[in-house]
Amino acid sequence: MTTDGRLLRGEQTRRLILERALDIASAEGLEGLSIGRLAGDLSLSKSGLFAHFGSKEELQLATVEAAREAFVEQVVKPARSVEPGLARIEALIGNWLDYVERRVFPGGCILYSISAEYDARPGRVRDAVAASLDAWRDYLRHTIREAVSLGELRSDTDPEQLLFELTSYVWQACGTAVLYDDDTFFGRAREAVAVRLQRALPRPA
Amino acid sequence: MTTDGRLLRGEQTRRLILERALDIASAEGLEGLSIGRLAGDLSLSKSGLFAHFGSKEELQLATVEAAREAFVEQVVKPARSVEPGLARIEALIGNWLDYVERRVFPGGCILYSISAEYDARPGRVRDAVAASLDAWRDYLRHTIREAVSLGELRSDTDPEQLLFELTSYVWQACGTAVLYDDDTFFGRAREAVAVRLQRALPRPA
DNA sequence: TAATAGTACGAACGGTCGTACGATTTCTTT
DNA sequence: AAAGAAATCGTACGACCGTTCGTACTATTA
Repeated sequence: MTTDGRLLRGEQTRRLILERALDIASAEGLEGLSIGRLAGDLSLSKSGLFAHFGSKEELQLATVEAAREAFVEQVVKPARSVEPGLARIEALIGNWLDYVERRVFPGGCILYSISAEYDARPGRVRDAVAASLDAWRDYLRHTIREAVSLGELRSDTDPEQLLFELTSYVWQACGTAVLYDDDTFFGRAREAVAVRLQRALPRPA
Repeated sequence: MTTDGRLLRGEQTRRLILERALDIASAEGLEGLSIGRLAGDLSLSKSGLFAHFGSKEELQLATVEAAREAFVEQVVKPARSVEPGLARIEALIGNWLDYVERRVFPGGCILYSISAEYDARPGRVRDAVAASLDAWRDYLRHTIREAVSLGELRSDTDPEQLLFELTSYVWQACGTAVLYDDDTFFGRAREAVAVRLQRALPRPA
């Protein structure tokens, strides 16, 4: 930041870089994200771009962080205005599905792509991905617990199990919708989520 | 094949190569599978190994095919002896989860890893992955239809939706179990599968 | 205006990638 | 045992990888 509050030029460039990095990473993975290619896409010099991060790994970590921020922006924040409990669960899952279907990033859900890429490769990148997903799962789990406390979900609900099943539907939609280029899977996921939540209601219809 | 029925030497080598390729691809992806590295692991010359496939893409396609064969061997074949219908559905899904949990390949389910890697990259590899998964989904869908025909599942069952939900649980287990190195997710998946099938029974308990 | 810090550049490094080709070894068949 | 086919090797290639370094330009600060 400058003294009068504007962004430094470098910070603007950095944002541009990460914006493009997210597009590439969502489709080609963090490994396909090469510095030369990224620089070429943005008409920057390789070395100039490199200087912003200092290493490939730092660029990857910055990309993961940017992906987390985008996810919060698109999925979590819009649900803040929804009252806690069941309604918020529905909003969060709904936003998540919308965000993937809207193709904010060409490869769908970045965290899905990256987590599958790094799940079996120990290191700082994998740790960062796992931490991001963990935070998201924590928040969902907490929201489920709230709904139980509020009496909006059955008191014998297993939050961890419900969390697993709800995220399953979205995860599967992420994978198949992109692979088959077929958006009907989002409908399948929405249906499954609705039925599953219906079944967790205190007074079954 | 030789005249006396033995395998040609080259064919044996090819199998050895693909065996190792599956290990690497499951953990590092098809892109991380480099010819030099693969040759080094097997104490072969790069050019000698290369000659078996003629191009990197052909090696990748052969690896996808090998993954498909391994999947059929581990998951589909053992369920052939189970009578068609509900029991076979349970066997297929159960075998699938077992096969991933047993860590036949270090990175879990190869088709999961590879499909996430290539879902947004058009080309022959993606097509091959999609075709393999499609065949598997077709078989599962067909088995579900059989169970409905046999009266083992409710007649108003939507096979496509049931298929989506069952595969969701396994898919999610594949992802999270490896990422967090936590096998309890397989239990979550088994529980979800059991409950979902229970709910599809003609006479709900 | 002079000094300073922030940015970006071009050129070059050692390495690895996929690929090509001819020589050579090893197996299979006659 | 000889001939032929099959398999493997060594070497080389151009392209790209991540990284380093010295330099130039451009803002901000003093």
